[in-house]
Amino acid sequence: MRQTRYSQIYNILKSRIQQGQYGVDSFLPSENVLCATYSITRTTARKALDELLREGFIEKQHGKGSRVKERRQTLGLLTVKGFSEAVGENVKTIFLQKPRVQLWPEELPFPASDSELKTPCISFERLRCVGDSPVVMEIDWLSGMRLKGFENTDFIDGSFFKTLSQKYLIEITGSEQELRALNADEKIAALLKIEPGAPILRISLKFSTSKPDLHIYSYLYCNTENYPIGNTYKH
Amino acid sequence: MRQTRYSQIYNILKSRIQQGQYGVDSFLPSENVLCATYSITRTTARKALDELLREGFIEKQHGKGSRVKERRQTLGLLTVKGFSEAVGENVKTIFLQKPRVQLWPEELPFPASDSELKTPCISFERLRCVGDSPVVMEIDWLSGMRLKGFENTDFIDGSFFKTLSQKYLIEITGSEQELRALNADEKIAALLKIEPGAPILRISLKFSTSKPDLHIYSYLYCNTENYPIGNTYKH
DNA sequence: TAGTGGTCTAGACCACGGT
DNA sequence: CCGTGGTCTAGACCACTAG
Repeated sequence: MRQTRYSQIYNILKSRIQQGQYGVDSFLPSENVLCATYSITRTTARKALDELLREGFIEKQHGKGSRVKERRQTLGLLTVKGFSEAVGENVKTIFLQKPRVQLWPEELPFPASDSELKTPCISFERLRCVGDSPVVMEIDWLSGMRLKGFENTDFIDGSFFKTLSQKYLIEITGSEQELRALNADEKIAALLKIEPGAPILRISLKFSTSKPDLHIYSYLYCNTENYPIGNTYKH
Repeated sequence: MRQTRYSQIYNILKSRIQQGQYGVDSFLPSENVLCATYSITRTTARKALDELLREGFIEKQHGKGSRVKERRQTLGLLTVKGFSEAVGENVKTIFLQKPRVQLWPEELPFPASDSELKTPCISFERLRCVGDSPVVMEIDWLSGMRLKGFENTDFIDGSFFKTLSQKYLIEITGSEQELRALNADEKIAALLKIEPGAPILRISLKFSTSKPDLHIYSYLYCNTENYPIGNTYKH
């Protein structure tokens, strides 16, 4: 068996969640039903569910079942405080540059592998606003080779990660980040509507994905004046 | 049974690791030995070990065993890049204010509970340097009530978390943080040897611990010019 | 009361590491 | 070769949820 039984079950359930066959807030089949359906024991079924639990796809409720959760986008990474609270209400994303093929920039937030640099580069820029206030300017780079047709894809709910997950079945598996406090240069200051030289936070990011050798590189330029960057980490 | 069997085993193993009975790089008893020792099945033994694995106390090696790891101090939280690499070599910690009992400050990084505020407050300040360069100024507050004799305790290897873990058997179980880019005020600028008004990163932190209602509140003022703050997150 | 997830037992076979 | 951890089976009892 090249793949373990529990990860087969895990993959089946995950893709059904991603494709909406098990919608948000609905319940997965109970453990006993999974056992019968796939001819496995509860140990195996539970191990598959444990994976989904750890990755935030479901939550379990004793005596009730396994409920599909709204997929978290950032896997414990930084999120802008106020964004999540305001989601669907007051938050806007403006594309400064739609995804397009271009050359890799001279400097990325983190070094890319040689094999990545040999492929075309896709890049896009977005401005995130709360109400009318621009709060974060984001630049992203990734290897376009590994995502057919990505340049012409619309983002699901405006979310890049959601698009990756649902259209390409790619999950974020890790990240590296680096934080720096800088003075805003002219361009950033204009975009974020602040004084040139005002203190901003630059977050450099490198995401690893479930697709080997596909990484996402980002710079986030954040005006933390009214919307500080927040993060919660739990055991 | 008020406690599950696997968490009993987990606690036994954890405290032995913390007390050095199982030293770093040594192997825990094998799963079969644990089964015999505690009259449990492998399922239960493995569940206990899984917890230790998840929390970074051990790493498993197929065909060899469970090896005790150097305990990570920050649980995926922010760490200063360069600090860890330079540890024991070029890094210094200077106490600006040794731990002492005082009143709670008017404003904490995050709101504390009423029951915490009714207890005495312990606070201390440290300056972290790489070579001769001050890089981070840190202020910490916590409820002294729950840590007898802490004011007069020396830090193990200069590490607060290590002291908590080894002297008080308290683990960090989670954290909240908030990031802001600020201009350095006079005091901070003087301590970090930078120009007043230079951009600095302020990290506000609230740690939760394995001791109920014991939290640690911190401000970190970071000069990110030469030592940006880094963080890695893996699945 | 029936169904759910949480825990635990007592086995089994396999793949990996070192002798 | 033997001991290790990785996977899996087939059962059992319990605590929680809801009709």
